[in-house]
Amino acid sequence: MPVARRETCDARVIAHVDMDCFYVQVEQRKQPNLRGLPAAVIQYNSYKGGALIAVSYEARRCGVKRSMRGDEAKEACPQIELVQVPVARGKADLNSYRNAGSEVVSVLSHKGRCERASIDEVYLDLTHAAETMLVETSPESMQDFEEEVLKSHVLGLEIEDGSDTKEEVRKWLCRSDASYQDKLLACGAVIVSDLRMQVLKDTEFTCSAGIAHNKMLAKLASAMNKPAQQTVVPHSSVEGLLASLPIKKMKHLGGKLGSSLQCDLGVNTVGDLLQFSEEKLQQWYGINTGTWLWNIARGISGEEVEGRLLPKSHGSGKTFPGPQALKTIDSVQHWLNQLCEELNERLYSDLDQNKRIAQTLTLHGRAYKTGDSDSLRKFPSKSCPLRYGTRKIQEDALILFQAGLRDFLGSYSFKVHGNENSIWGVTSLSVSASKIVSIPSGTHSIAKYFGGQFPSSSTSNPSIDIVIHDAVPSSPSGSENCTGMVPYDLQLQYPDYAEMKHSNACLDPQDPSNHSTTKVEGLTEESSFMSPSGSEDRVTHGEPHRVLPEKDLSHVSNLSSLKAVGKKKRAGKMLHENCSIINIFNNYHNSRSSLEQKNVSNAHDVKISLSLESQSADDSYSTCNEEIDTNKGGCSVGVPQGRETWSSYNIDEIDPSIIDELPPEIQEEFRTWLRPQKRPNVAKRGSSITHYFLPDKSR
DNA sequence: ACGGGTAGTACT
DNA sequence: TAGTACTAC
Repeated sequence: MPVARRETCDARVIAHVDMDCFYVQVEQRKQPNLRGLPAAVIQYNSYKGGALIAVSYEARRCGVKRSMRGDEAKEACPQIELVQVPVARGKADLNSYRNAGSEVVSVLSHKGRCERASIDEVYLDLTHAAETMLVETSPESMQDFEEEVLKSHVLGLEIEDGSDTKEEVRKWLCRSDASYQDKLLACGAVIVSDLRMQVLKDTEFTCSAGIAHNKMLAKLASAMNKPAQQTVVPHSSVEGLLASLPIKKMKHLGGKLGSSLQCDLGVNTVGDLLQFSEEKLQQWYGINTGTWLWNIARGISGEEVEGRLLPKSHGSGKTFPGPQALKTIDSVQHWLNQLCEELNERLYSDLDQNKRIAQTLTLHGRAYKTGDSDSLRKFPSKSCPLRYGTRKIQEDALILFQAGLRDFLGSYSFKVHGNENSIWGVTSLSVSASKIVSIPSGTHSIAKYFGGQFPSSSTSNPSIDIVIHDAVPSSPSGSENCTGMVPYDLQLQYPDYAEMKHSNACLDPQDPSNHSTTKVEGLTEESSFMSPSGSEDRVTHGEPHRVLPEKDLSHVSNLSSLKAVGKKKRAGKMLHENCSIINIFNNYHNSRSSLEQKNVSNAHDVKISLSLESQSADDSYSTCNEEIDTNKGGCSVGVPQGRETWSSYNIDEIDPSIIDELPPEIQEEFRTWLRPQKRPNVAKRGSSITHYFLPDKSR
């Protein structure tokens, strides 16, 4: 049975570290006079005093709550200090908080595997460190403990009246008759308290932590005593903890799944789940979720701490509530430009600092249609390959928006035709960049490989053309890859896409005054060829066991190890008939072990110098006409000749947008190389024996 | 439509 | 793959 299996695996020491009202602390560090005062961070002062997004504990004691407006907060606590989130480009700018989060991560990532779970939360797998401590400097043999460890809360530790709490904790830490697992947890408590003190010393931020034998319990524990405290969950107290824990407190059960558990099964606490068999839970919620529920009821969670210090995507978005809704393409374009500028900036920081590039650009939106009873409809998200450079991202984002708008209007009843001007309003926009991969570092990026591969590059003028022709297999079958610079999904869906783009966004990228031409002429008319079938929002409330889509939640089967294995195999397999740049990358790629696990700050060896200035200069070259030609002219992608970028060819200044400048065949190969490997079939969802196959993660 | 702006995961 | 849905802070 799963129980026994898991229990034996769970002699782990996992910590969850949670920064206390983080945004407030960041602002207090900036303005030390705010320390110790009731304070809150708000954004957008305009409406009812702005929205509260973080509240200091002093203010909470005054009754101030998150999701109050600034005005209400002042009412509840007149002395409260309200600090505004920094604004850049007309929108909230969270960079200072992200950076502060990185500071914390760099302190915490020294001991054990570290996963950045959010801007202000981190998981640590301290198993190894705890085991080492137990052998070398076991708490049992320790004479003195730091005060901080003695302030730990130990769940289930009974403190009698009149007895000294710290002394009780000290005794618990030193217990010689404790189980091996609890001894490890005691070591974990010592380590975590040291780490928290280090965080305070290095960053001036306080945090709270939970120490337990899995992620789920550690996360629960870190929230139990805040701020600036830590809580340990000994094995013996798990059952009692979960028995009375309201189900909504559990991660993943705070939403619809939790509600349906209450409604469908009358489950109110985690302990209530114990009465249901695994099969029963699976019947209701699917195999994976069912098993997962059965496990968490017993405090079992096999979730691994991922060694990941960096985010997997970057996004920039803004809402335009109520009357602020955007009603013209011009205003949409204006805001998209702002969002894309920010996104681009962050992409270049990531490239610069972490040597990573993002491969997919996605646009999300929300919108309503006037005169429609279902006023707020889903605005479809759209994505395309990401090209670096503000200008390009802005262009592509606008195109994606237009495609989305077309779907949005087209797939709905289009009887509202008389209203020529503003039949729609956009209430939120966001652009995000995902599928981020590390580029081979240790040298000078992509360019180095071009240069290194071809001796001619050491001479004055290494033509990329030569490189490409040498490398391209002579197969003509690459024509399908010939998407040029046009987002390919759009091409497929909208054969007239080139014209659309041409008429809307392509007049002159250099001319800032071309906004007015970007009306969506043709869009509304053309929408008539779209399916008129009003596909309603599919609200999936219905019969019980189809209420929710089956989820894996990745608790049951963690695939990342398998992914790593698959990656190697695939990389090897790639070295097949094609001889091209891919091979070079592959050789390098195989020789280095997962870069992603490396520290954020090991960037000294690499010197890619990318400046936004040179980028924009680069942008100015690519006119839309060329892009259209590229698109229409089959595969005859002209690699730009004689451009300054190439003729001077400074390998230190090359940027990743060169991928887009390559012939499609090479682009495709390159992207294939970059593409995240597929999951091996073994690991298909629903196979509850999956984790038997999981090799140990050793990073 | 004021819990905003982000982020992650899973599924199809 | 692209797109959707859900969840969380």
